[in-house]
Amino acid sequence: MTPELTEQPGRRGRPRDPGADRRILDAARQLLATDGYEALAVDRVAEHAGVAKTTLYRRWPSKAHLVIELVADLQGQVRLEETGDLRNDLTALVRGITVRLHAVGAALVADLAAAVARDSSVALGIRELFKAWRGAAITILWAARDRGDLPRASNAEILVDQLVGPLYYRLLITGDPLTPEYATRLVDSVLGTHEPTS
Amino acid sequence: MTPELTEQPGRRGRPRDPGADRRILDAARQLLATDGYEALAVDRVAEHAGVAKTTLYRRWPSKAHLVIELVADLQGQVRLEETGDLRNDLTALVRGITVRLHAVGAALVADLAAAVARDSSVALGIRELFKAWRGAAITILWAARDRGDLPRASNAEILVDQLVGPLYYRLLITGDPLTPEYATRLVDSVLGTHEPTS
Amino acid sequence: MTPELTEQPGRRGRPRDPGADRRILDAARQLLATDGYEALAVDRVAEHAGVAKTTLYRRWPSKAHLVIELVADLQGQVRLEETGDLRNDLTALVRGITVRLHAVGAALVADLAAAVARDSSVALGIRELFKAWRGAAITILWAARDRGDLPRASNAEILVDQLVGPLYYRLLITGDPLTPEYATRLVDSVLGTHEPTS
Amino acid sequence: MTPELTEQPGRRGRPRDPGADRRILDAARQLLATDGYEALAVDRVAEHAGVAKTTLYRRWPSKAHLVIELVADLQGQVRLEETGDLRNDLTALVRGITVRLHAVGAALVADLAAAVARDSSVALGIRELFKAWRGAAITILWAARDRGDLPRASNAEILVDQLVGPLYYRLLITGDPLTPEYATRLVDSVLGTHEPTS
DNA sequence: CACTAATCGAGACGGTACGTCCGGTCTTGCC
DNA sequence: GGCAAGACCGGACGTACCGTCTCGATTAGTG
Repeated sequence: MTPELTEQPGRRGRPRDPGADRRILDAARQLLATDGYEALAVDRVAEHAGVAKTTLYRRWPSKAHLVIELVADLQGQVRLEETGDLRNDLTALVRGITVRLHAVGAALVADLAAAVARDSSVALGIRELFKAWRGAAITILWAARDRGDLPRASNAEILVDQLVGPLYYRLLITGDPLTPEYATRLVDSVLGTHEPTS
Repeated sequence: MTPELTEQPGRRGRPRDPGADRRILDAARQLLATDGYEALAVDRVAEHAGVAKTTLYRRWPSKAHLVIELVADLQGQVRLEETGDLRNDLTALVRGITVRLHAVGAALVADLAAAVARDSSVALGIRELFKAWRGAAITILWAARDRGDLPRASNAEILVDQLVGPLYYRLLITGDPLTPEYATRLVDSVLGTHEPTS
Repeated sequence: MTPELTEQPGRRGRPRDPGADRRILDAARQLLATDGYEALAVDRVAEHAGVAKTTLYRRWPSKAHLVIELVADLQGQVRLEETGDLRNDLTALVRGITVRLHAVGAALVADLAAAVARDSSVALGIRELFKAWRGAAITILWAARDRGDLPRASNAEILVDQLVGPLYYRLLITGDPLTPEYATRLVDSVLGTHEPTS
Repeated sequence: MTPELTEQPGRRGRPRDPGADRRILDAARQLLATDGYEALAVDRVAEHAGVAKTTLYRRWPSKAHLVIELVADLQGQVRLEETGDLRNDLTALVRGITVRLHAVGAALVADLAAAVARDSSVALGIRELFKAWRGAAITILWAARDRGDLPRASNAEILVDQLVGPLYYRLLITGDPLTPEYATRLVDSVLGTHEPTS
């Protein structure tokens, strides 16, 4: 996840300042929190980080790339505790996403999506992150299907889209609030509200 | 939906050039089609439309407002023929949205979402458009529920989100293609693949 | 000599701020005096002039163009009083150039020459200025030749080069000082020290 | 004239790569010839020479110093064959300078002059070179004066300036071409076109 | 043979200016 | 009043170049 190269042992030349990455990200994070994406000026990030602009651009080829990684960091690892109870696991997952999306905010997500759409090279980082999440969710669903908690025919990919997609839809398009209850209702709708027999 | 004022009859001074609105929108549309979203600079639109920038800004208070209307035009009216067959009607609806979203393109949608998130006044126009669609879909679902084609307990709002949300999710986030097949599978997933009723 | 267009009467659009030209040149002049050419930052000039950088670049396409005009202004018009006495007239002329060159300074002249050599479009302004001077000098010499104060065969162009060239040579290359005495000796050498025949 | 230290015998540590000097100068010369003065960035020179930038800077303290030496090399030694015929000797000398100046080019000369004006330490090298030439020319003139080919009162310094100065003036300021004919006419003007009595 | 000292390649770094781009406002004179 | 033309402000962007620095790897002479 480090910007560019994974710092092989047999590196030549002056090594990169290991603190610079962190200082830049910190500065960007802070400015992002206060000013938002639009107002996030690269010059200011560099200055704030005590770093030359060139140093920043050596690591991230554009403002968008930087922010992408920043958000990826913010989102953190996929922490996915499977309890074996499908409904609980899914609800936990979707609620987690809900909380994080809400924290990041509509403007930032939208701006990032725009950056991604404009420059496909930006997409790489962010897509990787999303894929990790999707993968986790799909794993949950497959396990459930194998246990018989889900119909044989169900398509895990689609189900995940229908769990996660609405969150982005609300956040970016309709503007409706993202609440934990909404997350619950999404899961309910996918699994069926009626108690799973019991 | 006309830009600003509805051209009251008792107006003083030179009347607005009635063709300007159209020419501007046409120019924007064309630039979008030929040169992509990047080319959609206000100066270029005005020049292309043979119109002064002031004329444009007199009608739309910002680039975002213009683009919103542009998209609204592109999307066109909600044409919703109910055949009474729930699956067919929903599939037609979702496919329609799929096609239109694909046509508009990810970059534009994302930038619009960003504009909406930043300026609530922009939101009004676009939300109105989306609400019309949602309303149509919800009407279909309610009718189906009344007919008994859908369980009593089902929540139409959520269902719609789960039909439409994934489209935006794919378009903006994952970058997966928006195909008619995908639309079909979404509907199938919501209604259950297995024959309904029977 | 005004930057671009000579402000025709039937101009459309907002007229250029007439004060801006002057304010920019003033700011540039002052910064040039204190910091030298190298340190003359366009941003600072604009800021100092209370003008957006775009306003500056609308008038002069590059820093070099601006400074060229600035120097041209500094040099001012060719004031050439002919007394009819060749030696006096030439001495006055060469001394005038000496003083001005000394005032402008080697660094600036050299930087300007470099700018001219790099971008031929820069050359236009400065060459015009120099041509005016050369023309004046040549006129003096022709008149003298017609009066018989100068041999029939003498080549005015070459003579001028030999009067002015050494000034630049000293200033830029050898670094020897430019004194009024030197100017006098140049003229003497060209006309012959020994009394002008009589 | 070798860059820095004269490679004392009792040196410790790894000796300098003897080829590096030459390779660097070659690379610079070539870049200058092929891509023009603009291409003469230190990074490019080093890369082109297959040399680290540090290696270059260990030899020359700045780009200007390097270029100075480059030019000195280009100019080569002052080869001054005195035939005893003043007009011939001077013409040969001035033509030689003309050719070399033309080869070096206005941009380079101007930038060098600028560097000299800014940093007096740069001046040392270049001035030395020029002094050698001046000295040679002055020697010619003195000899001629002693032979009686030149008036007793004539000032050799001034005469040299009037022979060489115009070349720089044309090259840097007026932009007029430097031709052999021009060189001849300069000498003619200084010595008098009409045969020197006799 | 170890030790020390200098050079070399590679490349990161600070600093700083440049010229460009775009959104949105303002100012003319003409209709 | 609308309109065309176009100047203006403000501000960010990404690029370029210079000269310095920090590594690890060589390559001598020295003890």
